[in-house]
Amino acid sequence: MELKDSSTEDKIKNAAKAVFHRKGFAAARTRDIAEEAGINLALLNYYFRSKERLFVLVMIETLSGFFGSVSVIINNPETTFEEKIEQFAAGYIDLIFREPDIPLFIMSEIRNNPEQLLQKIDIRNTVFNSVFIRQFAESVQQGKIKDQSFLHFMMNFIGLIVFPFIGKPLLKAISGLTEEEFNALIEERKKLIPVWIKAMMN
Amino acid sequence: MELKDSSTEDKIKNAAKAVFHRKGFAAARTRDIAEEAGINLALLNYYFRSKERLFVLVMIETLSGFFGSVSVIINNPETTFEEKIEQFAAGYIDLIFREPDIPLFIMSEIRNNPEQLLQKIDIRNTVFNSVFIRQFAESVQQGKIKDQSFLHFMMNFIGLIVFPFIGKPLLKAISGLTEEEFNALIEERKKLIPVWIKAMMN
DNA sequence: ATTATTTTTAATCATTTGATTAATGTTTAT
DNA sequence: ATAAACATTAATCAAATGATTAAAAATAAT
Repeated sequence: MELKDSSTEDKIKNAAKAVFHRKGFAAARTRDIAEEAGINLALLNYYFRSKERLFVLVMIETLSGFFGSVSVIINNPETTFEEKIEQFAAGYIDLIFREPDIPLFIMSEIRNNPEQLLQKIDIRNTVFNSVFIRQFAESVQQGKIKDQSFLHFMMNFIGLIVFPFIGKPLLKAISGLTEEEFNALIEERKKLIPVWIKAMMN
Repeated sequence: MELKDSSTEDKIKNAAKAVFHRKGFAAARTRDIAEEAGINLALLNYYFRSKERLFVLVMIETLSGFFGSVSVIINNPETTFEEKIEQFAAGYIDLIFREPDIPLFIMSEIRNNPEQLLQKIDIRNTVFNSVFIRQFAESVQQGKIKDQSFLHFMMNFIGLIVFPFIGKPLLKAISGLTEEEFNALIEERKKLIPVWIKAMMN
């Protein structure tokens, strides 16, 4: 998963990340986490008080790690709108390849507890104060792309990136592809999605 | 949710559907279901033996209801490829509007138990023996759309339809829209998705 | 070296939760 | 009307699970 299994505390946190991501809060048992971490169950409560507090911690790190890496890309003042689209697609697909359980994990857990989890991260401002959204507006104004809802655009863009990971088990069953073949297909999308998105916008 | 709360058995099954769809298998307690159904807890086991058997039953009905309605649209011999795209998008968005928890429910539970659940429904044949895929191939051959992977096409199409529902809590938080405003946005997509999809294919 | 502090462990607790049981009530068949 | 079958309920069970405790081990401070 990540790294740094030096301290017991880190061992537990990393194990918790893995187990929570894979099974979700409700299905994850503290004994699963302890076993994955290779530590005594009591240490989980010793270091983190409760399953719930450990979960919140994991969730905060997961969310900020996941959305934090967006921030860098969409606020780069050096790149054009088109370049950001390309970097965003490729960067995000790589990121999710490394931790493929995260999208479904985030969506599932937010469903179960929208308010509490969402206030932990100001994703709204990240998006709406970004260079990216300003460049989108400029491109519309300059007639480079046709006038359209930024939200539709974002839904489409993120949906194209994320959906194959969320629907992977189902899509593999439909297609009959192996893990490697399916991953290769997703890999292709790093280049294809920007092309499709541009086609949709004109 | 559905209807027919005549018999106790149906009351329990419908309550189970609602609770499982909303919370998933692991987080759903049999007592939640009993309460939602307004019946004594023991009746759940009396009629359905166990939580797990009740869940499998709910899952089978959910999957066949969800994918069954696809079958009708994509195998209609009367409609063209383009018409199927329009009907599929509009029909599916309407369907999910009625039961918005289903996509995330299906994806989550399949992740937890891919083999066992997927063999219960031969989605693969539904798609690959459909009139729809034949018409796709024809359109490619006739040069109406450019040569491309059917699987990418399906991922894109389904992703555009389904993702706004899966990501709804997050997307609402990002956009700051109310429930009604967000639903109105999705409603627009019934017309927009076919346009986008066609743009992507050329 | 000795003491104090921190970490780890095995055992145990209390609650939750899926499931069963035995008694009671209700419907159906004769 | 009576018996048989079915449905419902309250009480209870057993296993799972999050959490705690008290003792032991390891580490740090003096």
